[in-house]
Amino acid sequence: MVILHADADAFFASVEQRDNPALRGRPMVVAHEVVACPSYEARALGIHAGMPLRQVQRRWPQVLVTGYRSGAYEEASARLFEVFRRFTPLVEPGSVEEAFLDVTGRDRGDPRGMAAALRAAARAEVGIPVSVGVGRTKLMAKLASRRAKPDGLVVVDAELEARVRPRLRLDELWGVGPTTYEKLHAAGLFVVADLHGLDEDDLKRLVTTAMARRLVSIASGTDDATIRLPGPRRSVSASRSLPATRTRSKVVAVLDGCVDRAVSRVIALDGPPRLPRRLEVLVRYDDGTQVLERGPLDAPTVDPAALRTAAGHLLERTAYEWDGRGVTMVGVTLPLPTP
DNA sequence: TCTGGGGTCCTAGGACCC
DNA sequence: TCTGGGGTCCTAGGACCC
Repeated sequence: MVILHADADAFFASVEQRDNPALRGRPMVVAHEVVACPSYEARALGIHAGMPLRQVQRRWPQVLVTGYRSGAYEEASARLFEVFRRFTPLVEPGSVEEAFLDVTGRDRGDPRGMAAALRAAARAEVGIPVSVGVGRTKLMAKLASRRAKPDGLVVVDAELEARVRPRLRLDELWGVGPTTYEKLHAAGLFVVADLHGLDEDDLKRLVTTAMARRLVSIASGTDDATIRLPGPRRSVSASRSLPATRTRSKVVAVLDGCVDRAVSRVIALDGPPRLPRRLEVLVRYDDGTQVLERGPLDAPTVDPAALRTAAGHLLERTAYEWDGRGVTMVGVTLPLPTP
C-alpha cells in the first residue's frame, strides 16, 4: 500500500498571503476575537491558534491581522480536492485542508516522485503550500506529513517504519488524546514498544473497545490503510467568539447570526433538502466552562425564524449560568438526518 | 495564554417492537 | 402471573481531529 497524507500549511493564512502580496513573508494572523490561524512567520514568534487577539497585538504590534473570508477558503479547498482527485479517486478528506490518498499501483514505483508532483500541482493551481507524507498506513503517512511541515515532503519506507514505529510515543498517535494517554501513562505505557505482549482484552481494561483494537493493530503494524470515501454531511454548525459579555441581547444577536449562517449552509448542500429535526446550542463562559443544550424542534425545518426561536429557548435553559460570568462564545449545531 | 470554528466517531442506556 | 431474547432507533455525553 502507498498512502499519501496531503496537508495544506497554515491554510487560512496561506490563502490570505496568496491573495494579498503585502502579507507575504510577514507574521500575520487570521483572527476574530482570538487567533484562528497564524502564518508560519507568526508561529515563529510563539503565536498559536486560540490566543486572544488583544494579547497578540499588545506583545507583537508588528503582526498583521486579517478577518475571515470563509468563501475564499471554501473555494481554495474545492480546488485543492480537485487536484487530489486527479491523482486518485481514493481520497479521504480529514478536513477542508487535508486528505489521505491511496495511490497504490498509480505511483509507478516512485512514491516520492508522485508526492512531489502533487505538491507542485497544488502550488501551481491553488497557489498554496501543501506538505505531503508518504507511508504504508494512514498513521505512518500522517506522522510523515507532520514531520514534513512546513512546505515539505517526507517518505517513510519500510526500513524507516521498522525503526520508528516501536519508538513512537503513545501521545503522538493520531486518535490518542489527553484522556486516553493519561490512562495509558498511568498503566506505565509510554511508547508503542510498551504495547508488545498486550492483547485486546488487556487493553480493554484501560481504554474503550475500539481504542484497544486500534492500539493492538498499531503495535503489530496492521493498522488502517483503508480510504473511507466521504458520506453525506452529518451536521452543520456555526459559532462565534465575542468579547466577554453579560448583556443578554448581545448574546441573542450573535446567536441569531450563527443560526442564519448555519441555515444558509444547510440550504447550499448538494442533493435533496435535508431538514434538521433537532437543534443544539453551545455557550462558553469566561471561566472556560461550556454548556450544551439540545432538544427536538416542533417540526423539521430550515426556516431561520423558527430556528432562531428554538435556539433562544435552548439559550434560556442555560439561564442558571447567568451569574456574573461573561459569555465568550456561542454556537449552534444542526444535526442532519441521514438521507 | 490553553484555544478558534469547524467537524467525526464511539458508547451507554432507554424506548419500542416482535 | 410472570418472564424471554433479540433487534433497531434515538439521544446524551465524550473523546478526538484540524
